Amino acid sequence: MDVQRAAELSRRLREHGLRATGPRIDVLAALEDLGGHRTADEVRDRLATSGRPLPRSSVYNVLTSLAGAGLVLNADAGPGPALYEARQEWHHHFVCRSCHRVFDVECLVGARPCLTPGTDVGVVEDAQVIFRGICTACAAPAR
Amino acid sequence: MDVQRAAELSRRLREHGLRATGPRIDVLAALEDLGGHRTADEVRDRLATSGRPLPRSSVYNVLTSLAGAGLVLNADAGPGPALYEARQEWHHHFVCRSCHRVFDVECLVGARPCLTPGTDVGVVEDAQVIFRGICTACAAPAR
DNA sequence: CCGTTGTCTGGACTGTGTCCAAAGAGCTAC
DNA sequence: GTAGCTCTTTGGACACAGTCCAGACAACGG
Repeated sequence: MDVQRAAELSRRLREHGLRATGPRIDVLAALEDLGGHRTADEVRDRLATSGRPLPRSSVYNVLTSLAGAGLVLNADAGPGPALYEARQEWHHHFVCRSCHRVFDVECLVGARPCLTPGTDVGVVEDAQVIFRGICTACAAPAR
Repeated sequence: MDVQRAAELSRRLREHGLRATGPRIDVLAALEDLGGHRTADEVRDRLATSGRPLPRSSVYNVLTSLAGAGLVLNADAGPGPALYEARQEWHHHFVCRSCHRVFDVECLVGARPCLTPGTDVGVVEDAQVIFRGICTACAAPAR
């Protein structure tokens, strides 16, 4: 990773109130490079492959703090391992029942919370939507 | 459990295309009696306490087949153990960030899918909404 | 450059959920 | 009623995600 990018990532970490540590910079860079929705272990493998290995618990630690600070999103996609993504804009997910892949779906409102419940339950901070069905790729061969 | 209730539950199982077996009747009854959102192990404990113990893998098996048949809902509530509920009407959930309790939120539309994505991703069968925030009980002492 | 404080590390551990093959039970047809 | 096919259950072993902890370490402010 070049110096410039490391500095840029450091800046973003500090802007979100986090110390700019090596592991955090590496994890954030790895998640951006991978793109899409990734498990902690996919991030770990990526780091190992690219010559900056981290212990598993460090990857978990770092992802948790990044998610807490809002630098990374924890994608709600139902059961299974937690998925993280580097994307910043609020959006939703479509999960294919057949191949289990996760696709991004734009949020129609764009601001949180984008929906409000009919029932009065308390202070709603956000509303995450999970769409389920069959993705285009899986539906095609079925005809 | 009285004979009448067992017969009623058997009928519902068969209506949904499932064989009416002992474990299925017991699990369904337990989940209805408990009410709310329950983990597999809570159901298991309930069964053990009420004198009809089932092995853990049977509880998992049964809950999976009941959910597949639509007799039971697998409540999407984010990370953590899967939560099942006996409720039939389509609805959403509010999860408190503080106490992690799960509350039901009525679906404003009532029919599935109650929302459709802006992006074309495939065939959408349903849209599950998870509201997050602070519940009334947790918000009160915070002032 | 020092001290404070937050972070990282690595290993052990917990708990949820899956898999398998043998035994058992429900359902249909007779 | 019962024979037989098929689906279901069982129990144990296993896989995996995620947590916890205490000591070592590193970032940042002064």
